[in-house]
Amino acid sequence: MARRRLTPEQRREELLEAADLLLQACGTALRVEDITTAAGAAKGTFYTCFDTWDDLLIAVRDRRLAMVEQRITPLFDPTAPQHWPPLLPRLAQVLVAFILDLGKLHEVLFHSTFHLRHPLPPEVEPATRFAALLRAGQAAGAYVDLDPEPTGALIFAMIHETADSIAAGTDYERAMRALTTALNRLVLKPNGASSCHSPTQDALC
Amino acid sequence: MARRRLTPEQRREELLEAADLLLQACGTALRVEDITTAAGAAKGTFYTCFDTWDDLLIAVRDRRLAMVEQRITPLFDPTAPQHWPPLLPRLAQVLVAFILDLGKLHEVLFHSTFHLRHPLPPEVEPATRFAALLRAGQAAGAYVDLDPEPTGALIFAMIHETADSIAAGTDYERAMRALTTALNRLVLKPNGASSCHSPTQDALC
Amino acid sequence: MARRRLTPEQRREELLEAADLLLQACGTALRVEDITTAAGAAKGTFYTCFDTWDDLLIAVRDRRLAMVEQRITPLFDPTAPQHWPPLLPRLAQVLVAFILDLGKLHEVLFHSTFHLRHPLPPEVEPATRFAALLRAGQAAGAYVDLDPEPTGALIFAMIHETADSIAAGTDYERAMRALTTALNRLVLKPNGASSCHSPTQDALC
Amino acid sequence: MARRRLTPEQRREELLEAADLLLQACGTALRVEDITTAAGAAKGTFYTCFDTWDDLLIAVRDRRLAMVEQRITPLFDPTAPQHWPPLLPRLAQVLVAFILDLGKLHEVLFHSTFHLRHPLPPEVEPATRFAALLRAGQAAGAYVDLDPEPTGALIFAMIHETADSIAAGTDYERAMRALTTALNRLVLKPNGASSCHSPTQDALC
DNA sequence: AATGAATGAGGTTTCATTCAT
DNA sequence: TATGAATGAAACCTCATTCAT
Repeated sequence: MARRRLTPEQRREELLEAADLLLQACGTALRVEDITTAAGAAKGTFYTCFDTWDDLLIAVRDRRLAMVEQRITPLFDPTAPQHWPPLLPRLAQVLVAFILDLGKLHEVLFHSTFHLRHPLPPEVEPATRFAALLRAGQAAGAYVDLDPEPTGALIFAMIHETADSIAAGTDYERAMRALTTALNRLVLKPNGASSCHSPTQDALC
Repeated sequence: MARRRLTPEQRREELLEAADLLLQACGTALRVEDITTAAGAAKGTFYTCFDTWDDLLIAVRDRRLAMVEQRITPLFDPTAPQHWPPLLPRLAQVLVAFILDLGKLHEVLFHSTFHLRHPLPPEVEPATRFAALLRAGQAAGAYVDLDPEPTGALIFAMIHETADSIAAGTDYERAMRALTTALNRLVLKPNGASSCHSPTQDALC
Repeated sequence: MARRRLTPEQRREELLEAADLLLQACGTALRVEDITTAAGAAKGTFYTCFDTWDDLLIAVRDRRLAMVEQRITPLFDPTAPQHWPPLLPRLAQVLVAFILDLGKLHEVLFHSTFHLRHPLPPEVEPATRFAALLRAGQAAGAYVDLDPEPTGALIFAMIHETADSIAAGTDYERAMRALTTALNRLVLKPNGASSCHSPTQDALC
Repeated sequence: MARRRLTPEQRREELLEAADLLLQACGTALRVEDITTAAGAAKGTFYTCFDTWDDLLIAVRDRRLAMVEQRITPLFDPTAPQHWPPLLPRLAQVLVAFILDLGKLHEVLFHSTFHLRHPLPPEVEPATRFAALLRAGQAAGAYVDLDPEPTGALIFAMIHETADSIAAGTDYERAMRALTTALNRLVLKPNGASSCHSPTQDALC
């Protein structure tokens, strides 16, 4: 009725905002019309902005990833001077917080067939980035020698699992402590008892 | 038209067999009618054997789990005399093989909303079983002290991730080697370099 | 399983008994299998006794009609010495009681498309019988001259409606009083106020 | 394929028109798809106009009731100066014509379980309106004292029955004459023989 | 560019009836 | 005769996507 003329970018942004919010709350049950209604647009307008439902999900995902990117870029940046031991726990903390914040959007993006149809591009794929980080840490002599690519994937799998557990009811502190311990045992050299304690504490405060 | 009269068990088994096979090949796209057609039955027959589509998936999953069960039960059994170090890698090997063998059934059962609606019962949930195993290994003095429940979940997450990677194209040997190393570093005491090498070799041969 | 060999008549009777009971309680929602289960028979046995669902309903109806028949035959019998004024109210009483006793069977038999497919045979059709009664009453000089066939139908329509009203919550006494009054005004000659009072009282005690 | 874009009201009206026509001809056997096909619409379009099959029937019924409403409103109106004696027969005439005109739609709306699920709202329920009319006629001294509510129901029951009889083959004139006589005997005071004759004649011409 | 009515394939499920055993 | 597994047509409804306006 009241036709609001917006730039395509504005339109798209409004739909994305609505979709993000509603997906977070409703998950898989969400329909195209719910989004356009919430955004004050007509159903057909959806398809002037997105070719397909999956395209919307990709855009929503990109948007979320962009939001976390600024927080993790400095941590992942191999050119920056790194304090290696607490680095992984810190990244874990940030990523777990990111995942938990997704709410039901998490299952839509990462526990449905969508992410099989549309895997993350390598440059944002956490496994890849952890692999690069591992490599840098190894070069710096801070991490033990592990095959970077598969191990990077394992690291992120543990982080992801921890987020899922917490979302499913596991105590946050307990899960994070176990994760931190595991990450440290995996990559740090066992020089004295310190490696298993202080980083953990650092990471959690 | 040509009506075949079977016992409910036989019919159910034929439908399960067909469903298993087709799900393995087609994944999410499969419909009730595809299964009955493949099994030489009428559509309605499906509903004499299964109340609902999800019930079928549960039955298919149970069937697969039963097949792997005999192979992992002795390994998980905490009363049996265990050779602790190679135990986890061996379990990993079996479970990865199990997951890979699922084909597209894997995504249907474990990467879709189905498994959010119907999580595995705790007694077969790998995370729980790894927790028990960890506890036993710790009591035996073979494993380091780690919080069993969350760590059990992490262990299975790594195994699951490894299977996914391999299914996605990662080299099997490489992925398994990284997994074995990670598992060993996580649970074994770093007494000598042996712990990181020989078990790996054992597990992979 | 435990196959009970009965004569066809016994079988049929058991199914009828179960069907009657369950239809009274469940109405339209009842299914073939509910009946056979309740009668301790297999589903297919139903079709050795009745060709079709409608045939069952016909049999149930006949059975109910036979039960009421002995109570109304003497009242309808035009050869018996009749006390004309209270006759219609008395029949109304019996028929209303009969209908109310049907419970949900009533809607199945008389408020569904079944009774359009299978109208009552004329010899038990109340309209026809009321027509005969009217004729006899007129011959006896007790009833006014009314076209017997259509008026017989109207009389039963009022009785039926009264039963429906009571089933729907109208007060029994009030509904019956109005019905009795209407019947009397319809067929009796208005000789004195008596005709509207005493028969009513007779009928209701 | 050839898509016709109509306003919701137009589309709804076309579907209603088609449904009305087909229900009149086919009765209970009609399916959603028959209607949409006849109306040149797709199956799904049905559900943009009606939530449910029952909702369609309600709309069809309302439509038919609205058509008869203008003809009976003045007759039922208790504020209008009434010529009481011929009023009921005239209403009967109109209502019988209305019912007969329904064709098989009649059984769908009034002899099926639909009307048990969705009884008429009281303000259009004939029994209620006849009750009001009786009350007004009694206040005007034109009708005898009868309990208005149950008697109103009886009056409509007779009218309904008469329509059913005629639909089933009874001669129209004969049935209507009997009905008129019955209505008059029921509500009019027996002052002279006139009450039973002239109104009848009036009503039928 | 925006609208929202229209599409139509697809989904699950029910149950009177049939028929091989 | 009795069984109960099997049939399969039909029902209702959803919703991503299209397209006339």
